[in-house]
Amino acid sequence: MQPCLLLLLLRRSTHGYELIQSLSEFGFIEGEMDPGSVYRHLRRLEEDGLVSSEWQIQGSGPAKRLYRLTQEGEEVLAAWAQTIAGNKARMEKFLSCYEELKET
Amino acid sequence: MQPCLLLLLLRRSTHGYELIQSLSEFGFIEGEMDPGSVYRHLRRLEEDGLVSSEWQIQGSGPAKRLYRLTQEGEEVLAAWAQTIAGNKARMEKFLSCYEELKET
DNA sequence: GCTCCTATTTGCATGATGCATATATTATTG
DNA sequence: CAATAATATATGCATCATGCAAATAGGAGC
Repeated sequence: MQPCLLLLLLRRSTHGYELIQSLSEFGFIEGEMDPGSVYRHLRRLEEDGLVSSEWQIQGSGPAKRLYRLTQEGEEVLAAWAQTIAGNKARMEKFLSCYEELKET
Repeated sequence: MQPCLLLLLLRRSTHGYELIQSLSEFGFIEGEMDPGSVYRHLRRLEEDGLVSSEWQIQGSGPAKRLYRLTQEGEEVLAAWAQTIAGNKARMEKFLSCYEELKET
């Protein structure tokens, strides 16, 4: 979930509500996202210095908290990409092992 | 973790201690496994009827609890394979999206 | 006897996630 | 204009997987 938010913010800076919709559209995660979880993650990411935020008063609707990715956030996202590539490889191993056993 | 245990038990029936070692060898999961977690999962799988167990007194060393996969366990493992294939696809999507953004 | 390996179990803490709910502002619809 | 829906953020509580630590117990080798 954290890497998904960082990736979407690498794409472009935006606010939490739009991130919730983007997460569903992009299909990185199955199903619809829980708003509470997303906002909590964003606050946590800001605590850790991976994103920064500022209030955006202008525009329609309620005030939005606009998030953007920091330099540190980009580095952490790169590390996440490595981790995810590893997980993907492990899943492939799992699936090939399962298929092999199923044949016999 | 649960699907990994079911897969290893599809391969052959065995006991918890050997499963811990197999999990590290097979590389389904990074690093070494925590015994407490493995045994707790096995008890949980038995509660859910996905595996069955019996004490194996014979042989050297302390008594072993021999686990084997049930019919229901095989079905649940098949469902896990579907889920994992879906997760793998989502990770591929994530990585390709990340690489694309990194180029520009 | 002492230590190590095998084998299982339990307690406690943390971190991600899900569901529900509270809140305030704007847009829409009857 | 009043009621409702959509936008936008936040908090509380529960559950589940995981990790660290420690306890127990039998057998093997020095």
